[in-house]
This record gives sequence, C-alpha cells and structure tokens, in this order.
Amino acid sequence: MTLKNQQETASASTCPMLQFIDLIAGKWAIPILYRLIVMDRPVRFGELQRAVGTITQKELTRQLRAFEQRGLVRRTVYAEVPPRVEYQITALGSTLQQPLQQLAGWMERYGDQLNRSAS
Amino acid sequence: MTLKNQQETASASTCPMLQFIDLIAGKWAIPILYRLIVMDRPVRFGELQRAVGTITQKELTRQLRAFEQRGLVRRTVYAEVPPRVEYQITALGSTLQQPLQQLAGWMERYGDQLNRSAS
DNA sequence: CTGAATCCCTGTTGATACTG
DNA sequence: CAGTATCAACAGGGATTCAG
Repeated sequence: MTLKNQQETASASTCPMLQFIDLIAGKWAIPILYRLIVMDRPVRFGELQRAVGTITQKELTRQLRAFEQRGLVRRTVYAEVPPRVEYQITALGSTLQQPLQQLAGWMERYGDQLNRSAS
Repeated sequence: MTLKNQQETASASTCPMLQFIDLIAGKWAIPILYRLIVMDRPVRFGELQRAVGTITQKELTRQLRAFEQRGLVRRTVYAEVPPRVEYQITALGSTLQQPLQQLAGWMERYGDQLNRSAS
C-alpha cells in the first residue's frame, strides 16, 4: 500500500498509521525504544534511565510496562538484594530499528530547514 | 549515521531522533501530516478535520499553526463570507512521505504481532 | 540501595459549548 | 465555516514513601 492512491478512501480507523501512533505517541516512547535497540542487551533499570536522559522513574516504569505488554520489551526480575530488574528489546521490538532510523535520517537531512521559532 | 555504533556515546540531547519527537509527539501530528501529504492539494479546514477523523477543532487548529510555523504547512486565508481557510503541505513537509510510509509499512508487517491487551 | 508506587502539582489534550 | 472559550480529563514531572 502506498500513501498515494488512498485519498479519501481510507478512513482514519483503518489506517495502520493510527495504530502506530498509540505505540509511539508521547514524549518518551521512541527515545526508550531507541536506546534499547541500540544497546541490544539486557539493561538494568537505572542504567536505562541514565541512558535515556532526564526521564523520571515513574514515566520510565509506565512506558516499559506498556512495551512489555505489547511484546516489544522483555522484563526479567531477579530476586536479589539489592533488587535487579533487567529490560531487553525483543526480536519484534528490534524490527523497529529501520523505521526509527528513517526518522532520524529525515531529521538529519531536513532538520535545519525547520523554523524553530515555535519551540 | 547508523543506530549501531552509537552505543553510549550519543547523549540524549544530541540525538536527532529527539529533535524529531517534538515534531511528531502527540496523538495527532502524524495523522494530520499524513492526510495532508496524501491529499497533496489545498484543503479546507472542515474537510481536513473530516479526513483526519475524530480530532477536535481546537487540536487541529493548534497543530496546524505549529506546522505552519515550522514551514511544513502553508495556510491561506480568503477574506470571504463564509470564511475559507486552506491548508496545504509544503515541499519540505512532503519530504516526510518516505519516513511516514516506513512507519505505516512496519505496522502492516508487524502490527498483528503486537499484544493489544494493553489498549 | 534499587526499583517502583503514591501524592501533589502543572501543562496539555478532549468535549462541548459559543463567537465572528 | 473557522476559530475561540470554558471546563473536565489526562499525561507527565518532583518529591516522598515503600518493598525487597
């Protein structure tokens, strides 16, 4: 399916794009997935938090749980002291690498042309 | 730049992905741009609202103004009665077609594998 | 001490009007 | 028709508290 040739035919609810939105909408979904894909190994909560940047614990927890439920991230809890929880991108989650890379590529090529006055 | 070979080196603030987030974060940015790219002609406010789906007037107005400021959308006001305002994707905005199509493509290929229990 | 849940606050987004 | 105003709901940040 191409973007053209859809015109008025495709209603909003049938558009796959809108399914995608629920996944990546929000401030932190993409950065988290991005880091997990790049790291590509089990990562502890604290390490991931530092890697992502300034995200709060609450928000990171919420997002990771959402990804886990959707099968994009695997969560492993170790019954240790101190407690250790590791997160790793799944095979399904890794397939997001290409699309996300395209987004980053667009920003590199055209980001300079964006008027930033609005920010 | 590839996603690999960055590892821990790229801080969150230097990542072009995070610049992109400000553009497309939120529930409606991508659907709106998507429709404008698909239509690829001047579109009236009401028509665009119907095309996007269930978006409210307030939100559509806000997003369109933001896109206009960034140079992704051109807004033309006609001093008529009834008032007519037309929106059209710019050349810069159209360059988003490929990345957005990638996102739609991913959803088509892998969307079925997502656990939807969370929604 | 790490991961996470809870309370409180703020800014954004949604719903439903109403105005030019 | 296009946009605004008002109010309600939610997302997200900061700090604190809790469990293991």
